[in-house]
Amino acid sequence: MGILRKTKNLETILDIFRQSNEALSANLLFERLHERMNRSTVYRLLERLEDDGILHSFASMDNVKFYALRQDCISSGDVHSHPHFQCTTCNQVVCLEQEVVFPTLNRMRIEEAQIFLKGQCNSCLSQ
Amino acid sequence: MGILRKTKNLETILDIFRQSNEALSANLLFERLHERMNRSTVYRLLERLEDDGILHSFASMDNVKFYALRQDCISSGDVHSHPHFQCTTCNQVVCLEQEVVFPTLNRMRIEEAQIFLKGQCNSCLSQ
DNA sequence: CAACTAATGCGACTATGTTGCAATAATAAA
DNA sequence: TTTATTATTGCAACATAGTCGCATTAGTTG
Ligand SMILES: [Mn+2]
Ligand SMILES: [Mn+2]
Ligand SMILES: [Zn+2]
Ligand SMILES: [Zn+2]
Repeated sequence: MGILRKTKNLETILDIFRQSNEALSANLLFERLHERMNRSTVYRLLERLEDDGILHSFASMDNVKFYALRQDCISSGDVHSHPHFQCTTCNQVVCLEQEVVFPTLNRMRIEEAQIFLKGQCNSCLSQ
Repeated sequence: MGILRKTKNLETILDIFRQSNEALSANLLFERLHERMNRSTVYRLLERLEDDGILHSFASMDNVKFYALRQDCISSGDVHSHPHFQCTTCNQVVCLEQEVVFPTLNRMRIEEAQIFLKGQCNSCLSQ
């Protein structure tokens, strides 16, 4: 379906994503909202925002779904995908700019690609 | 810790991995065992086999942990990683041969990388 | 065989995410 | 503005993936 009504909850969640450019899981969002929004509502809003192409999602290495604002990247022909990065020190998850293009492989048709990187972010490295 | 005793359960699970070269989740394994092994035991054996470097693991796009036999690939210096692929038709998950090397990026230290691809496998394409 | 203790089964528990349903609140129509 | 319509919400119950404590079982060692 998608978003049909501009509710207070919707704006609250969008504001959180707009205020920092990190990726967030439903639980991280729930914490930032100081638990003032129902857990189901958080999950449902994330789903609707993704359906509408406002957010995109990916799985972290510990099997948690993260969401981030979708940058307008148009995929045409080959499968495009940008990597996601999680800092092992501060735990922040971010989208990386650099697009990766996957060529048509051997004997299989690639339709979707996900690259997840872990390591130390810039600010944690310089501490 | 790791494996200290060669039990029947251990051999059963290893046999399943050796008999086909696909990657399996704890639940898929549990099903193949016709539920004749305790669920906790399956999880614990997978963990121990990974600790011992016999299996390696990765997250699928739907947040499920998969395990597969570790091919002897020695990572030195840069971060090495091979992609994993899931067929959207038959759902099989496999390790892909082709290694991907991640160079030291911009302003962050990459320590671990995971590439997950989805699409149609060879045998499903030719049906 | 006996002693030691890793491994197992069981049940309870946690974490993440989903769903049905009645109440609420955006939005459209009057 | 008021009313009608229905998307959205909160709540509780559920689903699925995975973890943990503890008593029992079974490899391993001597
Ligand atoms: Mn992203
Ligand atoms: Mn692999
Ligand atoms: Zn950091
Ligand atoms: Zn297939």
